[in-house]
Amino acid sequence: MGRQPCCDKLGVKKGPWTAEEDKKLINFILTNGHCCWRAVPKLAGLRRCGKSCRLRWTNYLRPDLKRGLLSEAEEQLVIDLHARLGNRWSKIAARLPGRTDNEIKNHWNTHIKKKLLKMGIDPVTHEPLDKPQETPSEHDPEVSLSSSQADPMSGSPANTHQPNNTHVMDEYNSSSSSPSASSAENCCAGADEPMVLLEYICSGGLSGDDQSFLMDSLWVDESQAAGPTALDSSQKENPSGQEVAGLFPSWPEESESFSWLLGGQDCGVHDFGGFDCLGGDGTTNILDGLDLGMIDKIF
DNA sequence: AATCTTCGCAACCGCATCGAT
DNA sequence: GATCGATGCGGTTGCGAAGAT
Repeated sequence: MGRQPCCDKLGVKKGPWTAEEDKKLINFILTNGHCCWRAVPKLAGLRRCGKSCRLRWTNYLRPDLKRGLLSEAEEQLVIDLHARLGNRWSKIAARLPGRTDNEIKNHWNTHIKKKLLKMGIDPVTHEPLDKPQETPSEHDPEVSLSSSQADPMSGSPANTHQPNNTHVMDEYNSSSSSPSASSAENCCAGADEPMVLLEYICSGGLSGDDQSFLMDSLWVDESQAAGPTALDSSQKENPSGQEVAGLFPSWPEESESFSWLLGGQDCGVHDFGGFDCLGGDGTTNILDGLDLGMIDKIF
C-alpha cells in the first residue's frame, strides 16, 4: 500500500503565502500550538497542506527567527560547521540560534559558496581548488579534524567528507579580516569549543553583535554538553518548549525588531515569544501578555 | 525605455527517519 | 519485526527584483 499523501492535492493551495494566511496560521498556533501539523490547516481554516504550514512557520513565522543577513561570525560558524558536517543544514542551523536550515542553505548557495570559490577554495571539500582532489577515503582521519572531536552525529554515511580545513579557514579568516582562531579549534564539537570561542571573544576580535552572537552559541553548546541530544530535540518541533526559552533567554532586540513585524509579508512574529511549543499553560501565560487583536490590526 | 540576464529567496517535492501500533 | 502515519530534511524549482545591455 502506497503512502498516503500528506494532503489531498485537490483544493490545496500552493505558492506564496498571503498575509491573510499568515495571520490565520499565526493566530492558530498562538492560541493552540501545533498539536499535529496535518490537522493545523483544517483547524486554522487554511487551504494548505500541513507540511506547507510547518515550513511556513519554521522558516518564516516562528517568533525566534533572526532576520537579515548572516553576520560575519555566523558565516564563519557556518563554514566551520559545513566543513565538519557537510550539507546537513539542519544540524548547522541548530548551532545558529534564530536561523533556519533553509536560510543557511540559501545563504550558503548564494553567498558563501561564491566567496569560497573566489578565494580558490572548493566549497564542497574545503580544500584549495588547485590542489589535486583526493577521494574522501584518502583523507587521513588523523589529519582531518580529529575524529574524536567529530560531531556525535557524524557517524552518518551522509557525512562523506571530513576535510582538513584548518589552512583553508585560516585563509578565509585572514581574507575576511576576522582574526579567528583556526577552524580546527573553532569547529570542535567537543567540550573544548566553548573555551576556544571564549578565548577568541575575550581577545576582542569581535564586534559587539558578533560577541553576543557567539555568546549565544556558547549557551547552546553548553546545553549540548549537558546532553548530546538536548539541543537537537529542543530546536526541532519542541513539544515542551521549555528548553527553547532557555536557548533564547531573551530577545533584547524585541522592541526595535517589532517594526519588521509591522512590515506585512516580510515579517513574522519575532516578538511574540517562544510559545510555539510551550503548549498548555506556557502558551496561555505568554499569550496573556499579548494583544492578539494587534495581530489583526497588523495584517 | 525596453528587453534580457542574473541573483536571491520562499516554497515545493520526494525521500528518510521516527514513533506508535 | 512489520507496517503505517507524521514529521524532518535536503535538493531543487519558480518567481520577483535588481542589474546589465
